[in-house]
Amino acid sequence: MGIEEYSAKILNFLRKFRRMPSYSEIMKLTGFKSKNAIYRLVNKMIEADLVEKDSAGRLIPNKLSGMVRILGTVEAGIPLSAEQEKAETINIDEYLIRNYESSFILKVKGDSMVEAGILPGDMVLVERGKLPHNGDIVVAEVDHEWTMKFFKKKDGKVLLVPGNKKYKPIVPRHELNIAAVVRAVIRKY
Amino acid sequence: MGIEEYSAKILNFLRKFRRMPSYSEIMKLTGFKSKNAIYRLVNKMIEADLVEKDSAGRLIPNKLSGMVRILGTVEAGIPLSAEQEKAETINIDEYLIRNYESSFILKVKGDSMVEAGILPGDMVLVERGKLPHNGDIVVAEVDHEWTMKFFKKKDGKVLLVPGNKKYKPIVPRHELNIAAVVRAVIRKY
DNA sequence: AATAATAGTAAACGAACGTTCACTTGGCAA
DNA sequence: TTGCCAAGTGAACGTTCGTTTACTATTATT
Repeated sequence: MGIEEYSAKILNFLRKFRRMPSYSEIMKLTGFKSKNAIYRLVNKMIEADLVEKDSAGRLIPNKLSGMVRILGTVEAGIPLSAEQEKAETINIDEYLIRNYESSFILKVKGDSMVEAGILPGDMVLVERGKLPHNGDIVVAEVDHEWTMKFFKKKDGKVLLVPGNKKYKPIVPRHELNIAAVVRAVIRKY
Repeated sequence: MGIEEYSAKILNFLRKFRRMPSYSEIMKLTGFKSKNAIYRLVNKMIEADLVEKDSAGRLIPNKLSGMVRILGTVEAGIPLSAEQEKAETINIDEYLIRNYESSFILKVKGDSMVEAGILPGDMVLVERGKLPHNGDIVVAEVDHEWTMKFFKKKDGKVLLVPGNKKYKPIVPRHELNIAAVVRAVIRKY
């Protein structure tokens, strides 16, 4: 087994148990029978930049684990690998989510928001318990039906405007339950 | 200081150092002067579901740290909180990214892909070193200029088609450098 | 075949871990 | 004021940690 496979097992452990394994646990993961073997294996992994050790000497995941590099804009293009290393990094979850307790993901089925760049099949990240501002995209229950629309206020009246000229704005008749505000759109190809 | 503030400090430590702090380190974070105080504090946090301990008795982040719940579709609506607890969860990074080493984020400036649901200001997650398939969205350098377009092959010739009728398809004259394939679109409101 | 270098096992080390016990302090109720 | 409970300190405990040392087995080189 190669060093990459071992580090993959370690990172699998991290994902599964939400912490890095101890040397004894890496023994079980890899099949080695001595801690010394792990000690040297880990040193090789550090040299290969597969994992890291912090100032206290504890094993931690690589800086790139869970972080993606930001390279600028499309128009500026993609620089050479040398400059990529210095690039700023972000964690997508942290970038998108303020409060995990109140955040949820919904899948989009209809085409009522295509003109706002939300296509059928997209995932929307919504947040509950927030008051919608004018122009926000909201997930709402209107007269026993769920939709995603622009939230508009005009003359004190609430209007739900679709992002598609095919459909007409909705004026809630009986009930209006703004369940969540759309915070982000995620589309995977 | 309340228990939530303490747990916030602990999760800040986790984000910063990529591991959970030891009890001694929590002492420094919180200002307590004895490990016993931490021991009881941690037990309270576990009762309050702010952190967890695994089977080996080690402190690990809560299950929801880094995970978002999936609630179904927009049309099906948002269920009551009781059902939310049982919801499936995903980690957005893991969902979107296959290989961190070859993945990058670019910001979109132009409007050449609006009809494909990619608006100016959106972030695109791109992957380097992959061969584009017909219909993929790619970031390419054509005749010394960078653009994002649909990658189309017709009769053995490569065509770069914009997702906006305002613009015309590009037939590369001298150079064509497909730098990356767009894997995902991320839009934050 | 002899040698050196590499990679593994096994055992022992001090240090740090989380836990427990005994004691002290501070605030509230009787 | 007295007594009680909750909350914090401090020290000691056994366990596990990562590291080191010593030795053995395997592989490659001369």
